[in-house]
Amino acid sequence: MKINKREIERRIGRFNEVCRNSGVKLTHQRVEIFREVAQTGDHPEAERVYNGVRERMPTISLDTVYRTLWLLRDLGLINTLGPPRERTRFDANLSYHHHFVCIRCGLTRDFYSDELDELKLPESVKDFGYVETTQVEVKGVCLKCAVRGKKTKPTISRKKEVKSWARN
Amino acid sequence: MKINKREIERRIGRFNEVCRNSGVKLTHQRVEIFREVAQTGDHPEAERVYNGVRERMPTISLDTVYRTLWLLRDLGLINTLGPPRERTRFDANLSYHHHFVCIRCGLTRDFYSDELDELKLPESVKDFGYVETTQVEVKGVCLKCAVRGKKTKPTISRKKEVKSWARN
DNA sequence: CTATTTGCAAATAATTTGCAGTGCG
DNA sequence: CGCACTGCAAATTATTTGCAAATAG
Repeated sequence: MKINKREIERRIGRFNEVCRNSGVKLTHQRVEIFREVAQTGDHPEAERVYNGVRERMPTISLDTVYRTLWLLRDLGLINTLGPPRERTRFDANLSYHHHFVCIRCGLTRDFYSDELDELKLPESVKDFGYVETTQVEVKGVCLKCAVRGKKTKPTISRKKEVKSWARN
Repeated sequence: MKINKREIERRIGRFNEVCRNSGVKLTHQRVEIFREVAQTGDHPEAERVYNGVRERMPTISLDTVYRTLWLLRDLGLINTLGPPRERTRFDANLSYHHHFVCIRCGLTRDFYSDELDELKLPESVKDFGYVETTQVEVKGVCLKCAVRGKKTKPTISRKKEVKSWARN
């Protein structure tokens, strides 16, 4: 999937603004990393972003890519798919249910809703393949994490340093 | 969250049946591992399952837990949360959208739907915390994987052996 | 100028694999 | 009994970190 120029520019504009407002430095590598993710309609992994950026910036290192991607997520400029920075979780509940996932600590709770169980998917989804299950995934901040303060506490342990720019 | 006895028994019954039908051997460790996942309302990671089972079966090894959990998933007895066996993926599309995820290869596609954008969540969700985004996650098998045959091809590379019991 | 940020190389953490012995059907 | 399954230890893979040099504001 290819994203159109105008949209990419819009995304990059927002990126510049958010960085400036939050006091995050606008380095060459951050710009390139964000551009790389922004122009992919896809959902690349860190390594693919790395490879893409490397073509334009051969000296960039993979760990900078990781650091930047998490930074961008903390700034709310991009999202991660699935549970945040966590190990794989298993679920034996095969009945129809939905998930609330805490983006800070990964807490995952089931919930039920007759209404949500009978969602009508757009026809276009069939073009992707055969549909097996449909679930609603609600992302948010759980009560415990909300109480602990507004700072983005990384899921698994992102060192001491309290980031001055942390969300809000 | 605690699951009631009757439901656990029902799940284990299905487990026995599926194993028998698919020619998978019913070993002591598999039973215990499945029981552990089935009786947790939670969504445990492999390690937590391991610790739980170890109390009753001190000699079990962590890698058997891993092998068994993926086996159970391939048999359709449990599910994994998020993209299957994959590295973290990043998404710069911040507008309202939903995902189709292939459970075989991890392919992820965005799709849009005005109707899905305005889902009404049950009140109970608010008890979990503050809601930030709501997305519909459709899991299925993409066209490419569907064509490649019905066998469960593991996402990242689960060795040669074509499993005779693979789904269908 | 000076606090951030980068690149490097080395460290972790999660998950997988080869292999020889064990046990289910 | 034979082949699928297990446990072990060693291998991979993804991701993170400490540190000195580089750089944005």
